[in-house]
Amino acid sequence: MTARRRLVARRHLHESVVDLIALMNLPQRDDVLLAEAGVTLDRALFTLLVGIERFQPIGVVELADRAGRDHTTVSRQVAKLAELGLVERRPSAADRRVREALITSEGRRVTDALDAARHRLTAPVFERWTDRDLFELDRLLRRYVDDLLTMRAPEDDPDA
Amino acid sequence: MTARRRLVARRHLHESVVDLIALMNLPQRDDVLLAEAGVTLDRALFTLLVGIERFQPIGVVELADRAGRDHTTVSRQVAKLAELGLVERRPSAADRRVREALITSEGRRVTDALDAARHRLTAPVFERWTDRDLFELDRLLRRYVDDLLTMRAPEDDPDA
DNA sequence: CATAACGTGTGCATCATGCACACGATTGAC
DNA sequence: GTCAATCGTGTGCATGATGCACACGTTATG
Repeated sequence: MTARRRLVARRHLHESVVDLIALMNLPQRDDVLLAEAGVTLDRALFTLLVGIERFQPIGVVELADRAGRDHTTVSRQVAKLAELGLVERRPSAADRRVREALITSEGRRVTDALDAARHRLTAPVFERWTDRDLFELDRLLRRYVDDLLTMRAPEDDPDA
Repeated sequence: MTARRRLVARRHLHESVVDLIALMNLPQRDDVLLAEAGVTLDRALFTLLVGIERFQPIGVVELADRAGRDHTTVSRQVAKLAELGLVERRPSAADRRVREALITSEGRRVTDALDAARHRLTAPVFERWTDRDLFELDRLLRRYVDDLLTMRAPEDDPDA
């Protein structure tokens, strides 16, 4: 009966997700990555920096929603990133309430260094993966995440 | 050239992972889950509760390593779980330094309720998935996580 | 217009976090 | 067998992050 197998697969899948979350949330993992990239940056800040790089230009409130933190907390952290010269603030042309955050060229250098470091660190993992398995994991995980996002906000999700 | 496609897939895969982490770390997601399960519990605590349920019996230091937090922090949080009657502490028979943490029947009821709630909430996502895609995602994500864990600690990983 | 809703940021109080440290138990070196 | 080093555990303490209440200017709504 495949319904039973599907239940087992879903439980098993969730276990893997929990393991993945735990693994990625380990502080020492970020430390290794930052060291490999030659970057000195607080962990909370570098998560935000990546978020800004991905969704720029972006306001504080939207960034806070994506990060799941209070907007006042994010406001202060973005201010720190601006002080460090990694992020630039500027008023939005469309909505003058908004002070958009954007990556500076210095900030871009940091995120590029992080990407390159991660690529080097994870290269050994994929050496033994076939093309097919890699492409399939890419496709299926993307679909999984998109489905979860869609379920969360079927109509008002800007990523949809 | 497939080497190029592999690079693209790896970048793309990492994006999906980042999205997944962000999604799972949203505080409101835990709130929804806790509400659906009818459970009142702090988020930090319920993460630990799941960890204890999975690896019990487990000491504070090992649990702290898995959670990536300081052992003193975990010690206090486990004490709270014990106060709530969700976790039991007992001296280890093998090593009298260790005070093992175990799930109580009450704690088990909570984790079961959380599992059931998550199952209900995510059921719509999988309705449109074929058996093959579901099983493949299960298999490949498990392998991905295992490979990352092995890379991290090739010889001394207890999960290996 | 007038009123509500929104984006942003500051003051403030609280709580989690991690370090220094201590204590009992275990291991290992000799 | 003895003693020092290591380990698991937990407490005191100080720092820092976090979120709430609030305020100000801007935009949307009627």
